[in-house]
Amino acid sequence: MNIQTSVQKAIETLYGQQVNAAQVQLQKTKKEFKGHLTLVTFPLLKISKKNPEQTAQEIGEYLAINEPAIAEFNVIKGFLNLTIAPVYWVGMLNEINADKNSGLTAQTEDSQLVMIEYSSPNTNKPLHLGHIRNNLLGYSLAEIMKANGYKVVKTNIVNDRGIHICKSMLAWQKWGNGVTPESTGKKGDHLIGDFYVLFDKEYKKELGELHDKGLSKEEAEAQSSLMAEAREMLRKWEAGDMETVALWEKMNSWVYAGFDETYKRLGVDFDKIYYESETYLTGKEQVLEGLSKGIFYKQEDGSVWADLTTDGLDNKLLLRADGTSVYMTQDIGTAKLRFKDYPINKMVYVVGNEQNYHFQVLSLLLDKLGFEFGKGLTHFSYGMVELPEGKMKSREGTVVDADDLIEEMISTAKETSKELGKLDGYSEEEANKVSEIVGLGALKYFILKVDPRKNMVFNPKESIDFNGNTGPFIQYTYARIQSVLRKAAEQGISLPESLDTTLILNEKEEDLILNLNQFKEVVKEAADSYSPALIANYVYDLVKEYNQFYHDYSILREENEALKKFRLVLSLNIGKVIRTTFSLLGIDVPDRM
RNA sequence: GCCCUUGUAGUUCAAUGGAUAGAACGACGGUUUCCUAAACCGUAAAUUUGGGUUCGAUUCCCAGCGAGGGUACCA
Repeated sequence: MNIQTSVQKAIETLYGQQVNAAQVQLQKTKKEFKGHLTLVTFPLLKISKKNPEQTAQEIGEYLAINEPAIAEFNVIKGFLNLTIAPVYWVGMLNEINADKNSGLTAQTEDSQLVMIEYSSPNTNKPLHLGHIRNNLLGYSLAEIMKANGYKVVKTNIVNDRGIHICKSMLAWQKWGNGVTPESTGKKGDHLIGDFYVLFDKEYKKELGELHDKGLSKEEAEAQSSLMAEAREMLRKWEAGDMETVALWEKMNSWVYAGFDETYKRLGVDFDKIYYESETYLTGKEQVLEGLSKGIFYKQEDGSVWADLTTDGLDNKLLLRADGTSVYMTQDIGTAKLRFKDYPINKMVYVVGNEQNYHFQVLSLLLDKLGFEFGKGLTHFSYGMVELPEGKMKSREGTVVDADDLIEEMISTAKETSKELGKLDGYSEEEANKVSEIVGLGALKYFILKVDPRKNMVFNPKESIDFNGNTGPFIQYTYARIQSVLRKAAEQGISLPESLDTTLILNEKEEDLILNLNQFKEVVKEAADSYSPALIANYVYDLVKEYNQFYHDYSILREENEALKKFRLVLSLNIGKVIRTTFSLLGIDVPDRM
């Protein structure tokens, strides 16, 4: 049964005109009014040529007579409140219950292929809170696209080359005394990060000394021997110097081992990883080809540029005077390789909004170079994670480290669970498992419930709540539903495939079914608008309402057997939606907590 | 300078142009012989300012103020 369609048909019949779905604004009726669904008639006045009240009255009368699903209606101002007939409710639930795909769309042979790039770390420092947002959004988006029938390739472009990694390498060579992750017991990415910081410290010191000798900032930077050494190292690397490349490989391998651990902990993964060291040369070729075709131009110093002024943008550097490549060059090369590797229909880049301009330019450049997909690429641009005092700054040591944060969330979850006595009778292993699910659930939900486009604030001191609109609140509800279902099974209650439709439900039950019924639509909208937050907020509303229902009415102690079974099936399906939505968010749910 | 994003209770977040702007945390008060109290109920508390479009604006447009980001050899 689709009320939307029948209302649309009613309007077309009444006024003899086609109307589109957007004009038929059906929304949930507000609590203070009688009814389930409300039609806003204002957009229809042009068609009806009557005032709002008359229009609402006419449509209401028509529906009451011709649409059996509509039991009654009332009109308040321009709003037509429709009440759905009692016999339709259980039928709706039966339909939902029978859906083997949980409301999701399966992939087919001719599904579109979407490639989603996310994470994209530099190899000179460990992941931080900003990366966590990126990873969670990227992974969740991939799951959401899959749930809408797309084929998805999750990809990661690792920025493994460049001056930044040379800085770490140089610092390690100079002051590292040959330490390794094994010898220090440190994760590889953290170890390398430490050397990056060390380089920066020593470089600052050198600049300070030069400054004291009376040099200006620019002169000092130009004369810095440390920076010169780092540049020399990069040059050697690009020239393929054996020793440099070997060191680079060794240090990067430490970093990857560290990243892998963090990714695993976060529960994110990739189908294909690209390395900039393998794509930048292709980028260079593309740029040089563009140059020969006259798409780009060369300056006197030998640097290569794109003139984008006719597109309303500036000139953009593509190759430095010394012939080395920049970020943009690499992205062009990576794009080329990807489309060679996969028949991609849609390319999505999950990258922070600080790079909006970069992707605007990339899109134009790819288009100019003749890549069909240039114009169609999507930059899924998300906001920064800020601290109460502002942006995270590595120099000021205010960066929230990903590994630390994850560890802290899990241990806090464990403490809280213990205090509440939730872990009584659990083995150490089980307790750890639940703590991990809950701790990570709190972290992930906290980040994903926010509109991705917006900057968000994270307060490390207050940490993350476990009550209210949080992951654990929803996980708790899920666990309680499982408990009720277990108890029902113990009592030997079997749940029917299809429920008796003559049951009369209460208001809360009807509302819950209405909410469940929206699930498919929400999943679709989440994909269309690239917003995991939509799903998170939807499931929170559902859970909040279920908790109220759970509090007001009993399930297992209900004496009417048919009603008891209905409530069990209702709970079962709410549990299913929680599990499904959470899996789209990359969050686990526990059977007990 | 120019360009982009953004501004909602004390705080963190909601609200396809629709009815009296929803939640949560925090504050204050209440609920447990009953299926998991990480729950439920109640009270106080908000749209940055000024115009405009509209039957109707937190939402769209213009201007001001505040915040963040980008802006040719960092990624």
